[in-house]
Amino acid sequence: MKTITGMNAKKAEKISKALADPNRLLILKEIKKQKDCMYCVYLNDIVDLAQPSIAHHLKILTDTELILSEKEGRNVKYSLNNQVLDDYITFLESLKK
Amino acid sequence: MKTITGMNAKKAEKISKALADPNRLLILKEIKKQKDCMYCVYLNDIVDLAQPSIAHHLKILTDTELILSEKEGRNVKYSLNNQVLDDYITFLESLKK
DNA sequence: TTCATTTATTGAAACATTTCGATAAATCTA
DNA sequence: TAGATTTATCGAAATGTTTCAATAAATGAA
Repeated sequence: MKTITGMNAKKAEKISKALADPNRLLILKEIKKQKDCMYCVYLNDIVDLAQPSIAHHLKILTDTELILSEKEGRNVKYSLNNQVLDDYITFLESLKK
Repeated sequence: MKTITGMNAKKAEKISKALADPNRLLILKEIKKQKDCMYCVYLNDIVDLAQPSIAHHLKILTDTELILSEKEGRNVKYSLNNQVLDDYITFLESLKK
């Protein structure tokens, strides 16, 4: 049986890719800083990129489900998905002897 | 003060990049499978790539110090560096609330 | 409804990574 | 020493990623 939260090499590769960019790591750091959640519009002040680039990075993070998005009127609210990060960490632990 | 084993966003980015490739994840998996260490020449049977490509991937893994290399005559022996993986995991934990 | 705000999409340029053939370098074996 | 084996490097082609301007879509406010 396969759980929906499981990890495998293919998914670990995607998550690694999602984490392999300085702007995406910055976005994750800001979500933590904002305590649990963050509004997309706030990132324009934090990330030194044009708006479509920020949207691109947010899409990569949400596609891996590292972050979850919730629409609130015109705005979008983001929060970290601890489960995916935990599964990824478990995968990394499994590489150790 | 700064320890030699410490982690920061820049290094985490590099490690994420190193982990963001199916062949490099396969190499890490094989090192574990071989119990602690693995000889480079063995990878030719495991990884479906030309020899220079395998050398390229091993260089990326050793540059991040995710694996350590030791020369033994003509051969090179590789082993996982648990410390770097642990530091990376600590960094990931720090992204959580 | 009209205008401003916020987010998403498209297409193209710039940049980075992966891959391989050719070849070099190092070391072992006969 | 000469040949075989193992690993590393170089250069180029193919592929993938990042970035932005332009623009569309969705929603809120006047």
